[in-house]
This record gives sequence, structure tokens and C-alpha cells, in this order.
Amino acid sequence: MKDPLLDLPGYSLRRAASAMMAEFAARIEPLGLRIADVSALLVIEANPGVTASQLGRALDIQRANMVPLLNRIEDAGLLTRRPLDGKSHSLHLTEAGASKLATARITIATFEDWLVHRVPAEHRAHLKPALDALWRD
Amino acid sequence: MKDPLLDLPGYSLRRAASAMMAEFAARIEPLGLRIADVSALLVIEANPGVTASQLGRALDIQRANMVPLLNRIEDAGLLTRRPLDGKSHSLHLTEAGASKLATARITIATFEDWLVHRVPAEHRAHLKPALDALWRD
DNA sequence: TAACCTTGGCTATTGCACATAGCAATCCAT
DNA sequence: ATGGATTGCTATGTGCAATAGCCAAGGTTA
Repeated sequence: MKDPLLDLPGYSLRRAASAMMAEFAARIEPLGLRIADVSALLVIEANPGVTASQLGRALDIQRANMVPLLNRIEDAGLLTRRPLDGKSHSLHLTEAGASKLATARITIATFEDWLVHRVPAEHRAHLKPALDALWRD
Repeated sequence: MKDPLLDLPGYSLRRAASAMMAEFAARIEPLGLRIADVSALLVIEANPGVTASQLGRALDIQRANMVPLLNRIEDAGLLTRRPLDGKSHSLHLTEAGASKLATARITIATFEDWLVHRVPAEHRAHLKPALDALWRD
């Protein structure tokens, strides 16, 4: 069967992202985490005390959508919200959060390595710069 | 602010795909089409008479999810479903469908060109092969 | 100080893309 | 001819993101 989509880089991008996200979600799910959770935990750990809106800007997630995300990882005991100035809250990982993230980091590293090695060696080094050019301003 | 996500190719893939899909969706929306519609129309035109399940396999969309998709483009007058053997239906573009697709093709080509030229010349040729390696078996 | 605009966190709702489970009719192979 | 697989479909749920609006708390300027 003819598939004209196979000639379109945009379609390849869509399918590749979809396949890789499904794979990563499956690998991270046994830890009780979702993809968005992992990205939030990583940024919070690297920037203890960030506010929810700063985090949202870094992850390109709307303020409104940060709420259920942060509730979820707070309910899981991975995060504390401390009042900062009566308007903002500062976010910190709990010990459980740091330890969960340490475990997740292994999964992340394994996955990223697996992903990168799926691409043939001659193209490998070009993947990330090419992708970054597509979304970073 | 530190952003450890920026080192992860998987995260770049996610963000790049999200950005590009948003861009394409915005460009194709004035035609009254969605991304999934366009992919279906392209495959149907290239393979007149395909069945819904064949199409679903090509697009990696579950049978169940083909239903609203095909209903939508049929309701828009772009598609006819003809009974094939009492179980399967064969799919064909209407004249309106072919003409709509001809218009869409211009948008698609412009978008794909824009996308590809966002990546620096030295990486450009590597993007599609790298992406294809990530999802094609 | 008072008026104003902006920001931060939140609720509520919606849309899209995708998944699973189950069903009835049809077909195909042994 | 019976049993298994396939087709199209309904119904439902999930993950992620968007929008509109609310309220309280800052910041800025007159």
C-alpha cells in the first residue's frame, strides 16, 4: 500500500515523538510517575524553591494545568509547597521526592541511551541540534 | 534558571513535535481540517478503495478511533464509504475531497519546507533518517 | 494614600488524540 | 459446518493542553 506520509519529515516527527513518548511512559509508569511529573521533578530539584509559575514557564505548561500536576506529586509525598510571600509558593522536593527522582534518573538515562542508539551512528549527533532548532527560540 | 531537560534528546523530541504539530494544526485549520484528517485524506487518495481498517493500520490509529475521524470527513463531503463485501467498506475521495486535498497539499508543502529550513543546513539531511529510525520497524 | 495594572494560584470546562472493552455481523479456514 | 478471526461500531476512560474567569496579593504610578 502506498504511503505518501512517509515522505513528510513532519509526519516522521509526529510518529517518532508518539512512539518514544509511549515507550518512556511505559518505562516510567511502574514508578508511579507520568512524563510531565518527571520533567517537573527534574526542574524542581535543579532549582529548589522555584514557584509554580516559574516552573510552568520552564516547562511551557499553563498555570492552570500546573495545579493538578503539582497536586498529584504533592499527594504522592514527593513535593512540598511553602508559602513564599502570601501570593507565591516555593516548591521543594521531599526526601521521598529526591529518592524517587534518583530512581527515575536511572530509567531516564537508560531510556535516553536506548533512544539515541536507535538512530544510526552517522545521524546520531545531528538529532538533538536539529530538534532543538525546531522549538527553541 | 537551570533546566536539566535541555540535555535530554527525548525531551527535545517531545517539545519539537509539540511545537511543529501546533504550527501545522494552525495552518491547516482554516481549511476546516485537522492533522489526522489530512493524513487520512492523503492515504485514501493514494490508495482509492482502501478499507477503514487498512487505513487505520497505515496510520497506526485504532479501528475504534477511525470511526469519528471518517464520520467527520464524510460529513464534510470529502469522502464516500462504499460497501465492499458486506463487512468492509471501501473509501474514496469525493470530488470535493480531491479538491480540498489539492488545496491542503499547498499548505502541507509550505509547512514541510518551513520546518526543514528551520534546522541548520549542516543537520538538515540527517533529521528525517534519524526520526525514521525511531519509529519505523 | 489611592487607583490601577499585573501576577500567582486556583476552579471549571472543553478539545484532541489515543486506549480498552465489548458487540454483532461477516468472512474464512479447517 | 463449526470455530476463529476480522470489520465496523458503541461506549468509556485517560493524558495532556487550552480557555475563561475568580480572587487575593503584589507593584507601580499619580
